[in-house]
Amino acid sequence: MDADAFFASCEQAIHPELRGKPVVTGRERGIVAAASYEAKARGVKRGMGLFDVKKACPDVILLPSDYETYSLFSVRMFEILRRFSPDVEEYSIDEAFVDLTGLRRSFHGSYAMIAGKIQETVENELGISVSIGVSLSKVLAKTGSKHKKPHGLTMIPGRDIHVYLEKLPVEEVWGIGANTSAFLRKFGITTALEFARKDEGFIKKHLSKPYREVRLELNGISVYPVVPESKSGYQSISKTKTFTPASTDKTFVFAQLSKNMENACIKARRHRLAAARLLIFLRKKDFRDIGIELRLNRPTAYPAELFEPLREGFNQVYQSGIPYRLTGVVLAGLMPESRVQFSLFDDTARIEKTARIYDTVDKLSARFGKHTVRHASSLPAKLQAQHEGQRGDVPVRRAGLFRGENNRQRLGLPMLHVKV
DNA sequence: TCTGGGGTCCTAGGACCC
DNA sequence: TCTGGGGTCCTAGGACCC
Repeated sequence: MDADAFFASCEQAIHPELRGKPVVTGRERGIVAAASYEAKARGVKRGMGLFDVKKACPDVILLPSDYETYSLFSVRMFEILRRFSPDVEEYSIDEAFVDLTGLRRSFHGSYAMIAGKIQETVENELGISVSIGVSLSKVLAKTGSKHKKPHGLTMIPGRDIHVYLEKLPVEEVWGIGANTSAFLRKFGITTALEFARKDEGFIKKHLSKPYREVRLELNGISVYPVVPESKSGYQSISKTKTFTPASTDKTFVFAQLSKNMENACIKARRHRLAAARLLIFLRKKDFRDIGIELRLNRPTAYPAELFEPLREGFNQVYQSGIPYRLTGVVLAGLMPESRVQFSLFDDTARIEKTARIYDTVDKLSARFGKHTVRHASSLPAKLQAQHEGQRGDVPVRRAGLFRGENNRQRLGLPMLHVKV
């Protein structure tokens, strides 16, 4: 099941006055995250710049994406699915796989009927429309769900598989992207059916495991199970930020990187995770990335412990005179914070102190808003120059001053810069 | 789609071990 | 000192997805 224009549909469900109108979300990023079908009808596409959107559709309603609300819709959508089957895989915020095998008996009807009922229930209870594909494997079900949108319900029984794959360009198959389809085209494979019918030997010789699996799935042989466990934890947490124009200013670029690292750490701490590896990368103007991976002595999610490696790694990667347009940080090798082992040589007293500081920082942020407290090295380059030039002018206030006050804007207070 | 941000998994090849 | 044969772990980089 795949929700139709999910973010835009949620907005229309909450704000009835938006129904029937061209609605676009993504205002905060300057590009279209989701477009309602009314907007799509006028040529608005995902990823489009807002300037072009207004040109194509002057009466468009532009909204910032409100992820918290969409997540609530998402949760309720999955809850509805679980009424039909316990085997529900939450694939993304607006998509799920449901294993219906064996349920015809209890629902007294065909799979098509069950799917129709699911669709009806979601649409009635949540006010958003969804499209559903039903078939023998996840890849085929996914193909079906995209076949007709919005409000589509596509059954692909085994005997009809070829009908759907015949006209389907190979690059539209789930798991086959631009690179692989370009390669396949060289061998005369342009449709999903041609790929599915190609002999196993060819795939084995030229491609990797995922493509052998996709081929089987296209032939109606299920190899990807529906995984009902809710996704727990992360393999990695990353933060990246593009800045335009690209910059050659080392202090500025490092400040960006530092900010990314801080933000990634906030997210890691929120999930009680610690990282054993830190990846740093810079993107040049030509979109090529260069980076470095660092192993940490001990898994951590405390910026204070990461600045040194961050600085070191940055210095190894950074080349002066080259304009960079993005910095990125990845926290990898994540493990539950509770499982972190100290080594014999760790200064445990100091680590506990650090932990207490960040505990406080996180509490302050929870109470007074994100980034109430942040590291001085993450300040924008301009502020930082000021900071270095006139140290005394940088407003540092003790946390106590904030007690009982939750509007630092009104107080005219700048951010509290705590240097750790 | 001249390109935003956040993820996952797979593979080749090097280092190292018995 | 050189050699055969078998295996594991790790990382860089690619490809793909929403």
